[in-house]
Amino acid sequence: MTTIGGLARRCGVGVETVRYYQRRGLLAVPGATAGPRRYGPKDERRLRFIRSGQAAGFTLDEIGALMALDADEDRPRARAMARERLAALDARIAQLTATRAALARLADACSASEDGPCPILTAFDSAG
Amino acid sequence: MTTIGGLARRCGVGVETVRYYQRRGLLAVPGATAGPRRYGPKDERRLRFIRSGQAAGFTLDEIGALMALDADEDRPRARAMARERLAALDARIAQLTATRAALARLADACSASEDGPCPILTAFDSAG
DNA sequence: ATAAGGGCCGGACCATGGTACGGGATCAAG
DNA sequence: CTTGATCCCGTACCATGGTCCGGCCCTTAT
Repeated sequence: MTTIGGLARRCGVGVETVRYYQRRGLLAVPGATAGPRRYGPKDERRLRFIRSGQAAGFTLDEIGALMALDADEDRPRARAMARERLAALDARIAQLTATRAALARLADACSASEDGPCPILTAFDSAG
Repeated sequence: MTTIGGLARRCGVGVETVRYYQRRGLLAVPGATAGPRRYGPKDERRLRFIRSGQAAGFTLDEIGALMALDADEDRPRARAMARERLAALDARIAQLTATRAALARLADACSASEDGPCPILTAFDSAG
């Protein structure tokens, strides 16, 4: 059991961020008995879930939906969301990989010759 | 030579987006002679450069900087920015790939068994 | 001649994910 | 008993990248 500041520190986020998630309805606000509100392991798990979900590219709204599915134990829907996310991740990775290759080619070309127009600055024109 | 609307259409962006780039100082505002302002191939190249840069993950500010380097013909600096971008792209691709693998594992586990807690909804706890 | 479709301009508004600020309460140590 | 650290709460503000709105002008086809 800790306070909001402790919870935030343990999860590597700011106190304001925790409060923001509470405002968004992603984290519960513990009832205040007297003095500071108390946070336990359940809150910490939930907060870590949020951060993991963000790392996976879920938006905060999607994370909220996932947690609602958790409450409902709606596994099919959760799987569907995971599949969607996977497809989106694949597309994004493919796009970034293509971009990386294009940029690497340009940088190489730019290094190769010291004269004429710099390819980075001109060849992008066609790289649509 | 076309108008702002034609330019926007040819580059697949909205008129408002073109204006936004003008406000940001990324695109020049042609002097109005009389009637609508006229945009030429130079403007189109510049606009396409911006979109390409965004696809490569440059922010609009960075793209502005690149175009300034273009004006200066400062190739060393442009190469340095490209290298930075490449490193950032590599890091991002690696992170997304790791995330993708983790999410795929979870989705598999969730599909494999219909009982017990759904891994997607619980196992993220430790994936932070 | 008139209505539609652009263009022009400034400013407001949007979503996302926070971050900062002001003011008050409370608690522990010096 | 004062100082400093938290905490609490609400509200305002930030960056990023747009998007929309209202009002006005101009041109062109009907």
